[in-house]
Amino acid sequence: MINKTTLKQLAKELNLSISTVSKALKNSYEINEKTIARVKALAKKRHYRPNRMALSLKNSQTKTIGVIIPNILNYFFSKVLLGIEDEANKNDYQIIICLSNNKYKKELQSLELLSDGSVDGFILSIARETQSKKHSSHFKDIIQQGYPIVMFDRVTNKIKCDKVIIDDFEATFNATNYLIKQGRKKIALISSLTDLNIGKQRANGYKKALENNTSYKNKKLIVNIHSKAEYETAISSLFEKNKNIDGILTTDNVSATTALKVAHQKGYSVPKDIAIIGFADDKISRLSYPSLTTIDQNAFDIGKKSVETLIERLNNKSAEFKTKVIETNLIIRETT
Amino acid sequence: MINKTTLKQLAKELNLSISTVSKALKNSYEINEKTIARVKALAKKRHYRPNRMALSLKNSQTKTIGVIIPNILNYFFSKVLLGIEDEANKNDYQIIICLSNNKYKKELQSLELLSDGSVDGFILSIARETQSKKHSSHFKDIIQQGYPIVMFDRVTNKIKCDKVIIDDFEATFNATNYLIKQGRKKIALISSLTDLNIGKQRANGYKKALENNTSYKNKKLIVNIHSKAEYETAISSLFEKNKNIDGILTTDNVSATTALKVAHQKGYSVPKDIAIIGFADDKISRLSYPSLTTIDQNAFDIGKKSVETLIERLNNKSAEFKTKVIETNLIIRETT
DNA sequence: GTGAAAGCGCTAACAC
DNA sequence: GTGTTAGCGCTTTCAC
Repeated sequence: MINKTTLKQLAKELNLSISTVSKALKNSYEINEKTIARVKALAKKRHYRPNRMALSLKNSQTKTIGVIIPNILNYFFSKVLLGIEDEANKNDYQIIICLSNNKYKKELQSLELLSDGSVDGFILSIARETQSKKHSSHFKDIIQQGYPIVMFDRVTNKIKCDKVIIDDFEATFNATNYLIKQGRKKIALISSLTDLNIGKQRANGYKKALENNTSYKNKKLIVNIHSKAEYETAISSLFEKNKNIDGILTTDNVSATTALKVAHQKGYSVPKDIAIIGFADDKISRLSYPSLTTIDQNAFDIGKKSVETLIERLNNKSAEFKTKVIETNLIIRETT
Repeated sequence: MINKTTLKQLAKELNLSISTVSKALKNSYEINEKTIARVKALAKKRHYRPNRMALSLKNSQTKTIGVIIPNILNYFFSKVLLGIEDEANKNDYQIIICLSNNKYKKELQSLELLSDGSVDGFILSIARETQSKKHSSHFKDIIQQGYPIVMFDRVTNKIKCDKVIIDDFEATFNATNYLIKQGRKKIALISSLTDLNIGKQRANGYKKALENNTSYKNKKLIVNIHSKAEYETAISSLFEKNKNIDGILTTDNVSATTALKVAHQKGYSVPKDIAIIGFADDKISRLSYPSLTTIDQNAFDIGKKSVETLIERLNNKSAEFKTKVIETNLIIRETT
């Protein structure tokens, strides 16, 4: 920062004291109009900007939010980030990003890295490994140190903090009912998120919808996928073992797109022979052939609401913790 | 930051001076071993972390990089970000993200927002609007204020700074030659990036490859797409006007995937009747049916190299500006 | 109407 | 071996 202009420099050049310059820049009534004008002119010329670090130190607030994202290559999280950035900007907050890459250790490091006064609080979605191994004390530590956390999407009821989620149960419940109403007889669920709470909720929505309906009650068919390598083989085998399958609901879009691919390969006509519903609104849904019907999580709103919630918390540390639920909706495209 | 522990608190509680505590935490040879142990024990108990803002102020460096990304929903940029985050982390740097959303105004605001001592330097890719309207003085201003900039992918020769790019010309040149070698006779280019320098370079690579070859010299066929709405109609019309088309090269993967979709709709068999090559390695390429052959930009390496370059610059402000070229490679999948 | 001084949390040169 | 002090850039209270 070689050429950074400071109040001191301006003061010296104008033959004024630092405090006068500071006040002038704030249009203080104490300062002579002419002086104000002089100061402002030079400040502009020198591109003066109050140093943020100094302000943070002085005010004990950074106006910065720490964001920890499990996977930036996931469209959902990118879209949440878009919402976070937009809303943070509107409120004069900056965002510092850390990526946990779904690892507990990286999540922990990120939390520690930023809890050195870098940020005023956190917005995060829990790493897959953290959730499957049921870690949570690191969150508690951070909260105890005075950093509020807002969790979104992947949350845990072990931690008392603000949360922003969708109703995963309702989302798949409604989607399953949609397939039932279409007259689909054999509806399968492909889940790649079994280790996550949201994955369990999504499975529950599917189950409940079938259970509510006598003719489907005993026709539950769930395929769990645990690794990237499994997608294609697991889905192929689903098709082979269930020739009469005519409806597929998935908990993510890679599963849905892969199901679509397998359906093509096996000569099914979509949506005539089989309907497919994905989860999350991303580019793939629109570009696949045929385009994919999906459950939209309104990711942008999740991000936006998370920032709102964190800022509210920052302004009122003692309010009760809230869990806000963002609506989902089914976007009908060509696979149903 | 209610409970943040400071040196002052520790000093008071231990009946020591602030500087003794500070030195003890740094294992200073001046300090008695026992004291060091006492200090460290309490520091640990109280989760003491030196305040980053205070350090920044003291050292005149933030150990933070400002990153300005045109579009976070673009897989390429997300992947670059992954590389940036990883390399920054390794070097104990944090990253603050701003999104320009391809708007000049937002890019300008982001630059101004962060040039208040929030960051030590910038890594950015130029917003589409900035490039099409040929703005560049805002970059100059920032550099003059002492903030080094590393530009990646979308760069401009109007600004003297470090750059990290791929050889766009060579990438399409090679890809086109690959199609020629396959015996494809009528090869079209679909470009959605005509307003960007990289788009022009990519078109040049295609043109040059055809020109080098007498039987292709006069068979250049370029479709320019200027808006999202155009993709499907423009590509449909390309197919209709050129029934003998048997090879398609694109400058992005939305074009390629759309071309694939149109080919399906029109009853072409891919890759038998027509070959398609996309640009950028993303999820769509692997998930489309058939999976898409693409030019991989090695986005992760671009991000990594950008951070390396910026850190070198920060350590040696007077070195000559460099432009580093990251290799591309053609990933052969099922559409060729 | 302007300026001096204290303090945010930290480090480091310099006492003692 | 430990403590005092100055200063990073800023705001704000309190003099003058």
